[in-house]
Amino acid sequence: MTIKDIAKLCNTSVATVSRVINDDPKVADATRQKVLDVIKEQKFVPNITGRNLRTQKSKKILVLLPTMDNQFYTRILQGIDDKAGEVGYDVLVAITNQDEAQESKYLDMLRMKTVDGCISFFNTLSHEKISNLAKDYPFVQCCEPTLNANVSSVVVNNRQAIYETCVEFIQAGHKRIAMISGNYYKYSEQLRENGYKEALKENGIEVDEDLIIKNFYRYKDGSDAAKKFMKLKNPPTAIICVSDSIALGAISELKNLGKVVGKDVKVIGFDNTAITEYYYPTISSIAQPRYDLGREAFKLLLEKLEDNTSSYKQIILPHRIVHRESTKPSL
Amino acid sequence: MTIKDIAKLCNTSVATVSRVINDDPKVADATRQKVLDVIKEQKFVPNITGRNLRTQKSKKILVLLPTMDNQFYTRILQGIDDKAGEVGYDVLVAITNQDEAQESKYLDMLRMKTVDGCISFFNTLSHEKISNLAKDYPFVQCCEPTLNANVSSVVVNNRQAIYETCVEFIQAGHKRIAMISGNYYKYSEQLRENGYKEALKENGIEVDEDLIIKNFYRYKDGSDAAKKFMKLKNPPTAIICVSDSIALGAISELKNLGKVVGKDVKVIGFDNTAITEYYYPTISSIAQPRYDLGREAFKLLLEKLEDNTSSYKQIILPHRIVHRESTKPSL
DNA sequence: GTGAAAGCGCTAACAG
DNA sequence: CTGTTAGCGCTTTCAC
Repeated sequence: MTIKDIAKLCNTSVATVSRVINDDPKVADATRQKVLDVIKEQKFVPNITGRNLRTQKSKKILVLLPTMDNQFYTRILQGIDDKAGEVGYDVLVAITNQDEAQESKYLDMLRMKTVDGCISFFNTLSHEKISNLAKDYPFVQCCEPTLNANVSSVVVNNRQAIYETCVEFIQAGHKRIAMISGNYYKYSEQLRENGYKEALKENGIEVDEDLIIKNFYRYKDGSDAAKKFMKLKNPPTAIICVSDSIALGAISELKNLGKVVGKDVKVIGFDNTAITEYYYPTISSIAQPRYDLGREAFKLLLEKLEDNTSSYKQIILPHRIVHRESTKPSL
Repeated sequence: MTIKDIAKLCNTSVATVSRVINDDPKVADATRQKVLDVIKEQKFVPNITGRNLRTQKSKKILVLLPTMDNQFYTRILQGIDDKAGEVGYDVLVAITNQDEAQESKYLDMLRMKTVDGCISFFNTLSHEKISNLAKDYPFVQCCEPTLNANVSSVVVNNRQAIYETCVEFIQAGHKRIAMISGNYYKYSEQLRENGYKEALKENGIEVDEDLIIKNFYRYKDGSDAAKKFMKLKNPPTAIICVSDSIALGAISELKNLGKVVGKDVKVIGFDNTAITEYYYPTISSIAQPRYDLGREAFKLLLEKLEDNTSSYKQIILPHRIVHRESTKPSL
């Protein structure tokens, strides 16, 4: 069943049927209705491959992830997928392992026209290269934009999120507040560290470099850091972590050391992944609106897909501090 | 850059270029080499849309999941995606929410030729319908095959896995062994329950229906069940769970009740998801080879994709019992 | 071994 | 408002 068959059944031409399918207003109401009736009756669905060949589009987008080993991404992907599905786009996912060669290989898919656009969660490329890429192809960055690049992006206010969290601790009387940051997602980490330091400074607390540890995002990194903190003469009473996995490791180690987490030491993570509700104690965390991050990222991409000369923009979505047992009772 | 341009540069015809691209042996070695050289030099990649239109294939497959709310699937999807990518297939994922209407809608994509085949992780349809579907279209079931349906599938030996686990407990001296099963994945649950009951019977232990609870796969279901078990006059000393989330809930509740999990009560989960290593105590679990399940599922589908009249088959992949703190010291 | 040409299903320019 | 037609890039007869 093709457009031609429908045309025949309607005593009209393929052009008219095509117009109806594509909502072209230049079709008489009677004709349109007739065509629509036949389409419905025949359960006709236009062949996408034919259309794509003709329009020179793939109707596919690429999502570039640095790793799949992060619970954080699944929900974002759903947001992208749902929104993309609504307007007929397929979503391809690729993992770069933060390797520039792999990243470039996948980005070639844009040049090859294998995909029409790309949403990227991590780039090793320079801001000039990213800017150039975004000038030539629909491209959006999510969560980890490249500094100074001219490109659309969607993020949460990382600095503000940690700033607020830190101020909450300070107002609850904490003087020794530690931070476990990372050496991986440079952009967000930097901002989160800034938020931490600014909150301390603005409240007359000196930044103690012994209370800042940077490593990776593994469970073990969290427990190692907690161990080091607790060996200090003047250990922290609150620990802010840039991920839930780190918080988990830290809490686990604190428990081993006989501390009652939530009472003796407060701990908060980041991303509000499922694990936060399952652990004992349940883990406080800073939530990013993951599904919406995905949807908004695709919406930004769609603007570019429809007209790549449209101006780029950055969207900031609201975060939310979720308090669970690891910061209770009180802060 | 198209096949035509390449032909021109080679002083040959599009037909010959196409033959080279498709490894047609009927091309003179010299010609072939010339064409290959030019293709490499030009970094030419054939347009997939053109090919798909001509061959009437979409080169896409559909993966049908009952829910995305299960850590278990991500790794399987990677296995599918990797293998599919190797042979030029794109993977689309859809969620059915175990709703027959939604399932049917997505399966229509086969009839519409939107996708060339489907790997399904859950079906509500009757075995006749599934058999018919598989007769007409490349179709493979993974993890939860429909009983009595004529269709290719890949699974682990669910009965055997629980049987072995249960026998281990019995040999370690346990007499009161409980099982928390489910009301969702009927196929695997039934087999797992069978394995449990057979192990008991074969070892002269009477099956006590009070020690079998069926509900869903949530954390809370596990804790509720554990609470009930512990109220029994003669509570269990070992609990087998059909998922890690259930095991997590059960363990959490046991801890609340003052039990030392691993010592007072042994608990084992199923699927060996990441959470098992993060919790305290770490959770023993029965591992399925998730990545391989995905790869094998795609391989089965590929056989059907290449020739749908090829006979269907079932592949059984090995499971593995992973002991962690929740079943230690000893069993 | 090779080339010319048809045609997959669709959109869009053009003519009317 | 509607129809005719070219052509997107590719594979595959068919003829040589």
